[in-house]
Amino acid sequence: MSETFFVTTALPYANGPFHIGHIMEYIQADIWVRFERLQGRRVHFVGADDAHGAPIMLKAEAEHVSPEALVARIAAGRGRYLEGFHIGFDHWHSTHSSENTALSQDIYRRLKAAGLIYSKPIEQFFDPVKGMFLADRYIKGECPKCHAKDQYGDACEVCGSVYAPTELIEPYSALTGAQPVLRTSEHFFFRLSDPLCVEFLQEWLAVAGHVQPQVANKAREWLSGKAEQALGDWDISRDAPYFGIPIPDAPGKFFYVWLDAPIGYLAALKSYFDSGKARANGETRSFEAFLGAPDTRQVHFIGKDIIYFHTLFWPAMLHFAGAPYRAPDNVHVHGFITVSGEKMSKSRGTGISPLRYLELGMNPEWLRYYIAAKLNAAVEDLDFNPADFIARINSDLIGKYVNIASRAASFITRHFAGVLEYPSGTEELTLRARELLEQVRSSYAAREFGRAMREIMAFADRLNQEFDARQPWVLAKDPARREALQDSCARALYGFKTLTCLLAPVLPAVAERAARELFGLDRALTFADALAPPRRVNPYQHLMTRVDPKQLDALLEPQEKTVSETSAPPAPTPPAAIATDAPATISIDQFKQIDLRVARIAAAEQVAGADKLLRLTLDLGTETRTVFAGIKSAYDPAALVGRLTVMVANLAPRKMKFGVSEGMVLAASGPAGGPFLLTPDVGAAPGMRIS
RNA sequence: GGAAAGGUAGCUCAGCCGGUUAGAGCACGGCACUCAUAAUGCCGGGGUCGAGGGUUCGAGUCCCUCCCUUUCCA
Repeated sequence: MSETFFVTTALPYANGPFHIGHIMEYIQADIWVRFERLQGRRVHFVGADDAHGAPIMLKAEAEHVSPEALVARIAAGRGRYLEGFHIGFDHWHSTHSSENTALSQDIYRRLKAAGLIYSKPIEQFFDPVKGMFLADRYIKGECPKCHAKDQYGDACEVCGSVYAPTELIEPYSALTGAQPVLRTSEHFFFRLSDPLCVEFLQEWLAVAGHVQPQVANKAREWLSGKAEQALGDWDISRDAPYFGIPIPDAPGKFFYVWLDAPIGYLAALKSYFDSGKARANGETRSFEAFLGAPDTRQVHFIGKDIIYFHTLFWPAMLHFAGAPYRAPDNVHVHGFITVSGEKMSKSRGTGISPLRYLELGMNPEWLRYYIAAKLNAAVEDLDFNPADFIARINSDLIGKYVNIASRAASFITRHFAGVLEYPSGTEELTLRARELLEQVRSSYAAREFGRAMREIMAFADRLNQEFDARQPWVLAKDPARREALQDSCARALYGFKTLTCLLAPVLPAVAERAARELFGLDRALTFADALAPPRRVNPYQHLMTRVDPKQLDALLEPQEKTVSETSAPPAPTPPAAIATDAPATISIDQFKQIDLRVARIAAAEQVAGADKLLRLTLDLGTETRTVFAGIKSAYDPAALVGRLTVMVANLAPRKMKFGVSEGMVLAASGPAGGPFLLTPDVGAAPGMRIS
C-alpha cells in the first residue's frame, strides 16, 4: 500500500497542436491516476514536449524562427487542451531543457562505461546544398521495384516494397531537390544485440505486469529475430546540424531524438522535484532517492506505434545505466482512435479536433466518459462513432445516472427539507455498495475501464428499477406513507452517491459539483465515501446536459472550412461603412510581403520631449526590437509591459528624432476613439507569423 | 512475403480454464407510469457467433484450411 507512482504519457512531438489521439491517451492515463489517488495512493503525473530532431529544426527554419521559438509557441498552446479536458498533469516540461541534457549525458556516460556504446563509420546520403545528412524520409526517388515516381527513401507507397534509400533510382533531396551524395561519418551505437541486453529484456518481459501479453509477444519476436530479422544495434547519434543534445566528447555529434525523448520523462520528473511541487504533493525525498526507491512504480502510458522504443531500448538503457535508474515497472500500450471506422488523417482534415470540441462548448466529460466506456486493457483500436456517442452519453449519463439524483432529490427537498432517513436500515445498502466498489475498483486497477462503466451503469439500472417499483410519486400523495417515501428516495440517493464516487475518476467535475452542491460537502469525494450514506441533500441543480446532435455535426465538418470560420469571425461592421474609404484591393502576394508577427512588449517607456510617442521594446522570441509607437495618449507604459501585440516586422527601419524605430505596432482608431492596440488570442506566442 | 490482433443482433460491444433455450446498451415495435431537462419501468421481434472441415457426449469457446479487416516488420 505504500507504493508511490510515477506516471507519464508519451511525449507529444512539439511540431503541432494535440490531436484527438493524444487526448485519448491523456484521458486514459488521467482516469487511472485519479483512480489511484481516490483510493489513497500517491501519484506523480508528469508530461513534457518532445522538442528535438530534424523535423522541428527544418520546420522552424522554414518559418524563419529558431527551433526554441517554435517549440515555445507550441508549448504555450498546451495548457488550454489539458485544462479543457480536466487532464491533471502535476507538471509539464520539455526535452529541450537543462535537466534533460544532464540526464541524457549521464545515462550515456554510464552506458559507455558499461561497454555498451561503440562507434563505427557509416555511409549515408548527404545533401550538398543543405549541408546535412538526410534521413530516409527526406530522400525521394523512383521505386526500384515498381518504378513509381517520388517515393520516400524507406518504402514505396504504391507497391509496398521496402528498400534502402541507396536503391532508389534518381534519388533527390526532398529538402532542396539536389542530388544527394554518399558520405561517410562516424556514428555511435548502443549494443542492443549484446547477449547481456537480450537476456535482460527477455527476463524483464517475462515479469507479469510489466507489459501486456500481446506486447510481450511482439517484443520477443523482435528479440529473437534471425538472419534478416535479427536484432540490430541502435544508431543513437546524428551529425550537426541537428537540434538536440550534444554527445559528450564528440564534437559535432548529437543524440538521436529517440534517445533523449524518453529520458524526458525523467527530466520532467526532475524539474517537478526541483520546482518544489513534488514536496507540495507530499514527497519529501530527493529526485534521485525517489527514482531509485523500491516502492516507486514507474508507469508509462504509450500508443502501439512506439512499442519498439519503450520495450527494448528504454528498459535496457535504464537498467544498464544503473541506480538510481531502473527499468519501468509498467509500460501500458493502447490502440489508436478511429473516427467512424476510418483512420484519422491530418492531411485530409478528417478526425476530430480537440480544440474545436472545446470551442463548440461541448462538455469534456462526455468525451472522457465515452472513451472510458470503450477502453479495455488490450491493445485495440477504439472507434469514435457519432451516433453511438450521442446514444451513450444521453442514455447512460443523463437518462440513467444523473436522472437518479434528479428524480429522488426533488421529493426530499419538497417533503423533508433535505433530510435523508433510512427507516429500513442501511446495512444491506452498504453491503451492496461495497460489493460494487470492489468490483469497479478491480476493473479500474486492471485498466478495464469499459467493464467498470458497464458495472456502474448496471447498478444505475438497478436503482432506477427499484425506484420505479416503490412508486414514490404515489407514496407522496399519502401522508400515512411518508416514511416509505423518504426511505425510497434516501436509498436512491445513497446509490447515487456511490455511483458518483465510482465515476469520479472519469467525471471529476460532475463529482465535484455533486459533492459541493448536492451533498453540501466542502471537499471532493473519494472512494471511501462510496460506503457512507448521505444524511442530507441540497435542492437538486442539473448536473449535466444532453448532447446536441448539431454540435456533433459541427465537430465533424471538414476542418479547413470550419477552422477559418471560427478563428476569423467576420467583423460586425456593415461592409458599406468601411467600403467608402477602404484602399484599393491588393493581391494575396502583396499582403504576404508584410511580415506581421506576434510580439511581447518587454519594456515600455516615456520618451522625453515627445508628446505622442512611447518607446517599446518588443520581444519576438528570437530577437528584440525597439519601436516608437504613437499611443501615448491612450496607454500607460507600465500597463503595457508583458502584454502581447502585433507588429510589422519587416518595415524598413526609420530614423526618428528620438532614435531608430525598427518596425511598428498595430492599433485601430476611428471616430469613436483610439488608438486601440491589437492583441492576439490566447495561445499565441512571441514570434508567430500572422497570415 | 513474414507475423500479430480481430471478424458475435441494424449499431457499439461483453461472453473466464468448452457445458443447459448465445448476452448488454442503443435503435425498432407494443404496453405501463408521470417523480425526473420525453427521463424511467415492463414485454417483444431480431443472430446458422466470417466460411468449411475436424476433436468431443457436447464448440462462439479447442485444432486445421480458407476468406475479410486492421496493424507491425526497427
